[in-house]
Amino acid sequence: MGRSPCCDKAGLKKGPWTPEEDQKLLAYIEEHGHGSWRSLPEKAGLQRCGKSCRLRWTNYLRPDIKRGKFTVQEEQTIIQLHALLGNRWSAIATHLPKRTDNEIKNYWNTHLKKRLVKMGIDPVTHKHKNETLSSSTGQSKNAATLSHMAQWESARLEAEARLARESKLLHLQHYQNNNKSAPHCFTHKTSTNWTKQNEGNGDQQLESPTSTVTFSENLPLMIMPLGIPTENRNRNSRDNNNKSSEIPAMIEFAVSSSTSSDVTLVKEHEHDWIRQINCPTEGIEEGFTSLLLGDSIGRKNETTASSGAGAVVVNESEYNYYEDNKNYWNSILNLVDSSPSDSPTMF
DNA sequence: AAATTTTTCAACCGCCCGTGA
DNA sequence: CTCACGGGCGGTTGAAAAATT
Repeated sequence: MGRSPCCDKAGLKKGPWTPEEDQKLLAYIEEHGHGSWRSLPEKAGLQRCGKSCRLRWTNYLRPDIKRGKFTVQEEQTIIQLHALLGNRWSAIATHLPKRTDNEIKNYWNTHLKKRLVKMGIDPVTHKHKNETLSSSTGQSKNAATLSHMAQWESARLEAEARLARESKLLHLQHYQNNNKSAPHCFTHKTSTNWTKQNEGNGDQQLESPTSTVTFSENLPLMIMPLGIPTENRNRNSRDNNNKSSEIPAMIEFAVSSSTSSDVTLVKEHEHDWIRQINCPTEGIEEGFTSLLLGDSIGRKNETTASSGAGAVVVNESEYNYYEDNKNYWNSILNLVDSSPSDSPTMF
């Protein structure tokens, strides 16, 4: 079916916004809320399409936006979440509340991606170049284990993100019930995706990442990197967010996993490992920072990244794939464990 | 100081999904 | 069930700014 363009292009302005236009948009939304974006430009006296207005608002004019340089902490968060979620910028943005997905995407493309490449890490898979050399050894199984865990943590992470957004939605409904207009921060991006997630049997339905688990004869368990687009992966986060039909597949996998000796082994290992990373460990972040954020000194000397979850060897002459990867995912999962909201336990 | 190249990032584009008529 | 609409998302573009020659 053909789709009409979002706006009649004739006579509509494009390109950079002027301060006057910003002022008009701001004033209108402050007084009326954005309502229907399609009809907003006319009401607000703007020669723009609704989409353009929405973009300007969500990426620039919203009052709850933090601008300026990204902190090291934010950089870490982005890298770690990208390793888990891939290019799902909106999902990543839910963990950086004052940053927009567009800003994060730009920052990734212009700064972080290059930095990883420089360090010999594939920004898509978050794996070191050397990894492919060890693919036929037992190390790949360990890597798969870690990736498998990352997969599960990804599901948990998304559930957290959704809970956070649902919470915002509740705020919004609260305002609407009281015939108040909601603050601006509640009027964007939260309005459509979450409303029906908990319908039906009343169970909390968890967002699931598209399962990319595949089996091969040689490897009992192989996880395809989240960052790599495949036919099985949907195009964007919405696809993952909203297709609850994918969740049973995930659960099914979990159930069948428990009956498979190979995977049971994996899961036992996994629990041990998770217990290990749940212990308070100092220095993981520091280790991660030196590993990923360009601390060249950290790569020259053997560095103990953490006292508990395994030291990472970053000696250039003796690169240890397994330990390095373990620390990498350790750091990612550590981030998830320390995420601000009280998350539902998946295991 | 001027010209050229590179980087940054705001904005656009096209696609997709949910919703409701 | 079909279709149109509204809106969200990720990829891409291109003008402006910064860096380099």
